[in-house]
This record gives sequence, C-alpha cells and structure tokens, in this order.
Amino acid sequence: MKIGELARLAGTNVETIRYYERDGLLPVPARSEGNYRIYGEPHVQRLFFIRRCRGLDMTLDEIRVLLHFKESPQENCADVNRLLDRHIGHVAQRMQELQELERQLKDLRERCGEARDAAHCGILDGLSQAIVSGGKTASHVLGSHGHAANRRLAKGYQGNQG
Amino acid sequence: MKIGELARLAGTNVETIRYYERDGLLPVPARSEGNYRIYGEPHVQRLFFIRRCRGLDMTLDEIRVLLHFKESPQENCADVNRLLDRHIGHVAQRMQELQELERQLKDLRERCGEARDAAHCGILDGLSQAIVSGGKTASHVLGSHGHAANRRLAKGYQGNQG
DNA sequence: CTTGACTCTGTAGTCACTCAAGGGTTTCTA
DNA sequence: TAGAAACCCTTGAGTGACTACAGAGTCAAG
Repeated sequence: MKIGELARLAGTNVETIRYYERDGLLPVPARSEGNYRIYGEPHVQRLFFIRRCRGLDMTLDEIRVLLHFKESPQENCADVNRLLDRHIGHVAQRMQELQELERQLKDLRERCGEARDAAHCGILDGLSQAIVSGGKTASHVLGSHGHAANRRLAKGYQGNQG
Repeated sequence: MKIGELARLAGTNVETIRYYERDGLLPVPARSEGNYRIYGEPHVQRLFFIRRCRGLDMTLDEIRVLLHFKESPQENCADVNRLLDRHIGHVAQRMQELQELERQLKDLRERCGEARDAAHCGILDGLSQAIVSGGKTASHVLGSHGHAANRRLAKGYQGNQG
C-alpha cells in the first residue's frame, strides 16, 4: 500500500510517517517504479505500535527502546518493566504538580469574583507577588499547554479579540 | 543592575531574560557605556510577574494578555477572569487525561509482573494491540514529557545503558 | 597586565511533528 | 486520449519556550 492508505489506517498523517522514517522509527520501505513508498503488513504493525505508545505519552526515544526489545526477543524484559515503571512515575508526578497548580489557580481566581477594573484586580495583584511554587523538578512531564499542533487545534482559546 | 543580577534575583537564567526581551515581554532596557543592559525595579517586578505566571503554566501569549491588563488599569478585568477560568479548565482536563493514561499504563504494567524474555512479554503484546484511546482532544495541555531543557534535567531516565 | 567573571550578538538545537512550495506520478473522468 | 484531480516526492521552515554555544567585547581585582 501507499503512504496515504497507511496514514488512513493508522490515523496519522502522511508527514508524520515520513518523519518516523527519517527518525529511524520506521524502516525504509521499498519504492514503486514512480518512486512511491510501498508498505506491507509489518509496517502497519510497527506504526500501530508507535502510535499506541505515543497515545500513552511516551517519547520517541522510549518507543525506540521498546521497539528494540520487540526486535530482540532473547533479551530479558525487565528493562521494559523498568521503562514503564519510570514512565508511570513521571505521569503520577505530573498529576501531583497539576493538582497543586489547580489549587493555586483557583486561589487566585477567588481573589476576583466579579468584574472590576484592572487597577483593583485581585488576580493581577496575586500574580505580582513573589514566586511561590518550587518550579519544575526533574519530572520530564510537560506543563499545561499543547505543542504548536495542539494549540492550533485548540485555537480560539486566547479569548480576547484584541 | 546588570542582567546577571536580575537573573539571580528571579531565578531564571540570563538567556531567558534576553529571550523575553526579544519576544516583547520585557521592555528594552537602558544600556551602560559598555553596552550592558541596565535594569531597574520595574523590570524586576515585571520579570517576577512573568515567572510567576510561567510557574502557573501559562503560555507567553496568555502572559502577554495579563501584562496588557496590568498596563491598562482602566480596562475591565472580566477578561482576566475569563483567561484564568479557561486556563483552569485546561489544567483540569489535562489531569483527567493523565488519570486515564495512568490507568492504561498500570493495566499494561500488570501484564508483566516479573522478568521474562521479551518474546513473551505481556507489555509488548499489549502495546501491539490496536489503539484504544481517543487521542488528544483540543485540550491545549501538554503530554507527559518535558521540553528539551527539562529532559536534560531529568537525564539518566532512559534507563537502559545501551 | 593578566586573569577571570561577566556581558554582547547571532545562530542553532531541543521535541514531535506540521505546513508549504514546487515539482512528479497515477487515476479518474469526459 | 486529454486533462483534471488526487496523490506522492523532496526540501526547508515553523511551532513554544527556552537552552547552548561560538567568538567577541567589557570590567574589576590582584
């Protein structure tokens, strides 16, 4: 099959597949006479695996490690466990951070129950105070905002028609 | 004060401050005879404000809006409220997503309680199955992994010494 | 006068894509 | 069979919020 069909099957877009190939996650496929990439079932399986891992928020580096283990069945899978445990740990940590964040944001929000002028806005006052949170630890877990792509999906969220 | 002192005060690094200036978040400061940036108290306050907002995971665009309201005290702060409410909503949404993620990861982890060879690793099997999650919605909230910078802080997390 | 700490500009790298330009190929339809 | 539409190709640039580095200049202390 050609790249478009593969993309439809996996629910990715075509550029992503080519990107994975460049990045070494997908093997270089055969080419047709007209220089089109031709994929078979193994590619489909591998792309599904990658997309599933991405759906679980793993990095491409983590996925690379998992793919390596898939390719080397003789190796012990304790490392797979470790990778997953660590990933779960980071997700849990990020959730705690987000909870703290939510608390702080709600605190802040309560400082301004109704519309007043910005000169007396408790929120802006609150934000002007010293930095409270300890900042990012080594959690490797992202903040509250999407990548460029996600933000494009979420566009319109800026609100003020400035 | 010079940029280094400002950076120490705010707990940022120097490049970040210059980046904010380029990006229009910090006003262009005066220069010394030797072409060094010279900052005063207003810059300190503004940088603190920015860093506090960043600590609350706002984007620079969101912060730009808030700074605008700070500079225009005559405007109504209902927009500030709206911005904050929306941000809180996105954080809450991302937390839900992470909870679902955690559940899936733990499910997966249970498939492999002990070290076996990768050929019979339930985790890899599980990952090979069809994509379950609906994928990212328009949450504008990031996944589980840090930016390059954070990942560098978190380095060593890869685990396998391959 | 030298050493070292600090600063400057400019550029490139991070992650995981996404988009666009400018072309070639294939397939469908008239 | 012509031409349009849909698909594919490569290359390069853009996203956010920084970080890192090269190569130079400035400044204070010894």
